[in-house]
Amino acid sequence: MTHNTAPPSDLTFWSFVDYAVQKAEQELPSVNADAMRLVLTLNRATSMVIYDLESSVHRPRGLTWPGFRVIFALWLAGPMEAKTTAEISGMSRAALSALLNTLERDGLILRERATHDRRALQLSLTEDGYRAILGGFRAHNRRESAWAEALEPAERQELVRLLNKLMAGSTEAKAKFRS
Amino acid sequence: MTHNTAPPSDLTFWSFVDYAVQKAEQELPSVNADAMRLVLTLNRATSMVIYDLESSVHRPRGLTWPGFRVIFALWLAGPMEAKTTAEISGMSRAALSALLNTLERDGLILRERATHDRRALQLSLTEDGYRAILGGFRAHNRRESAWAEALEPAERQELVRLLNKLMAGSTEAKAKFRS
DNA sequence: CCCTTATGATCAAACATTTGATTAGTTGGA
DNA sequence: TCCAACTAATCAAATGTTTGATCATAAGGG
Repeated sequence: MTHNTAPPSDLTFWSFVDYAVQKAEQELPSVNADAMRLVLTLNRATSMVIYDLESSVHRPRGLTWPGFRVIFALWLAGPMEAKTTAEISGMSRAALSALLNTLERDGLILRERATHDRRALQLSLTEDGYRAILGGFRAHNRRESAWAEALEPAERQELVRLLNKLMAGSTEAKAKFRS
Repeated sequence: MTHNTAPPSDLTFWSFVDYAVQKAEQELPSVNADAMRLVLTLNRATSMVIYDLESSVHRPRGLTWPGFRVIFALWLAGPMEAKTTAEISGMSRAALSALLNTLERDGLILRERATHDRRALQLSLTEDGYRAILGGFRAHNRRESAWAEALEPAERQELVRLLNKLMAGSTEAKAKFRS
């Protein structure tokens, strides 16, 4: 059985994508290797960048990555309804609800009932939250810059263009979105 | 205070990146806007793709995304030590250890002591695990293909090249890696 | 006006991840 | 040989995510 073949002894994080694509083509000749390579690579690159940002910038300052995203959104977009925060920071309403417990307990955000709709929550940063995002974002952006320097300016622009085109295709692809 | 400015009323998942980059430049003129846009876009694109794959393919079949990654690695690379599985599937050993409890309980993988080093674990797929990955991966790859179709073949190749170049820069950038 | 339906938020249970500590086994040097 | 240093794995506590259910409020049609 091919699935019991021993792995190459030198299999590493770096060599796995090439190995996996080649092996999958052997096991399943009908596989779309380009799509497979694209998604594998996309996932790896992002997870490296985010892990680095979270572990080297945000956790040492007392924020998780999701916590940072929420504070960041509130910093830039100002006080807003929780529903909007969830949407623009890319998380479900339930996940945000749980996350807000921590951020509120740590005194970074304020959770208030909206006046025009008593079901809705109005979120805003506290002064501590504002201080946290100011310092945190500067460090965050320095780390982002270090990553971005791997690419030429034109390459950065092209990468963003391709990612946006990929996202735009999600409608066509009938992708499932968070609710 | 600028951080209390009201957000535009039409702020959505799609318009947030442009808005955020522009706003951050107002608040902090020293910001590296290109790097910021790159990381924001990378994170969003990946999270959309992964969320779609997990929620439309893997969870309905009883696997989480991390669970799929481990089974997938074991399928392609064959039986191997847990340390290698953690490395190539991009998770810490502690995270893998916890994840294996679920996969073992569900009868998808086997956890055995290695003979040459009694500290080490030897991981392998059960027949159920093999069946799960065969069916799951076909559906997974179909969904990947739908996403990939948003790009021209040359664009897919270029996107992969740019992501690899970005990852390769991590050494230069002194990024922090999982252990 | 009332009732059905829709919407915003939260809850509950299961799961995965992080960091830091601990346990078990291996290795190399005094 | 023995012990210190290292390594593989697990544990523990805190955190965040998912799906599906529940609660409260709002909105619309008869």
